[in-house]
Amino acid sequence: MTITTPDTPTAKPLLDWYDRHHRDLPWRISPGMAAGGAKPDPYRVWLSEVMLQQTTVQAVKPYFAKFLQRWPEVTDLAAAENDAVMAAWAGLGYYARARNLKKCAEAVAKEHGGVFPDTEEGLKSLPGIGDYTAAAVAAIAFNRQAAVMDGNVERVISRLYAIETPLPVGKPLMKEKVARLTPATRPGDFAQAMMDLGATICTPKRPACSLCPFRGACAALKHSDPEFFPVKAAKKEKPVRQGAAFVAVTADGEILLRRRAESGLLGGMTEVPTTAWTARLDGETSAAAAPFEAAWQACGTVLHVFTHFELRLSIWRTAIAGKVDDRANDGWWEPVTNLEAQALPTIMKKAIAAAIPLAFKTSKE
DNA sequence: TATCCGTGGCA
DNA sequence: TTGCCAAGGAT
Repeated sequence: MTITTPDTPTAKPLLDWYDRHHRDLPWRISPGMAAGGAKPDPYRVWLSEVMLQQTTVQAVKPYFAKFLQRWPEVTDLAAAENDAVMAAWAGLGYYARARNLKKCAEAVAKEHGGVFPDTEEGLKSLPGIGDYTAAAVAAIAFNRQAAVMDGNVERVISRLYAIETPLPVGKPLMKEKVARLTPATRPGDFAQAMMDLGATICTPKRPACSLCPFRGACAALKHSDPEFFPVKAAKKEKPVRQGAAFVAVTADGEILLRRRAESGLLGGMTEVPTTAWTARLDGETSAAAAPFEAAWQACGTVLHVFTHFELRLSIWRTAIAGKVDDRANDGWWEPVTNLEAQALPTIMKKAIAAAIPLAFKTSKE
């Protein structure tokens, strides 16, 4: 029996598919609009791409709308207060993105006259813009023939060419394939089409190969099992860390907050006083680590999974008459009614909610 | 190159 | 329930 060579993949069937099946997204100019002369706003493209780094479309939508309403142009974002940007980003995760977003806006405003560079190289020199984002903005906003490679494209390409080299070693080869496939016309639509395809058809599990515009050209579909690709290096298992967090509330309804170190985990974000998060921690050590002496009362444990460890945070609360000075630790007392405006990451909202069930309107129970 | 960096949805 | 993993970047 002869093995048939797959048809050589080309961009055409994918672009045709995109014209019929593209998703309507707030930051996107539809192919029809583009054909009518509409051009995507580089600021919106950049903002969406940074938010979409390792983050789902559904999670990004409300944040994108909020940022655009509050800071309609890159110069507005450049002029914003850091704290306001961090608070607006709270909950979206990967907070270095927010710090770099602000730095990037400032660089564009001050060093580029408020206009984004229109080349991959120029874009990549900006904070928070790496290989992927530079190529994506260059292709989508500036019609550059840039090879865009994200997790979706890795999956599509690895299947299309049945690349067995595990990631990340196989990434350069995949990038080469994408570059060869990227057309000179409509490179931005091609990039978005590849990502849409990966998100809706060429999915990690149970891909809908019968609906795929590449079904006649896909080596994995023809000779193997598409789900086998992409091959990835084995990953480490997550260690467990433990810690204690302390929620102190005054009779006036104010809570003690602190600011975390500018870099590292949850860098620059707001927290309630907490111990270090380490492999082991016993209860007596926890109580002794409280920010001040008081009748601390245990109120449960909060679980939270970070990228590289799982945290079990025991929560302690106390109700005290008045404020205790915490300025040595850069602490301050904030009205509980004003917590929504703070740059509180999700783990801290969970901790506070465990001690003060009504602190957040969105809190469970 | 390997590690660090959040969060939520889904099978 | 557990693991996977989503439009990655910085160091």
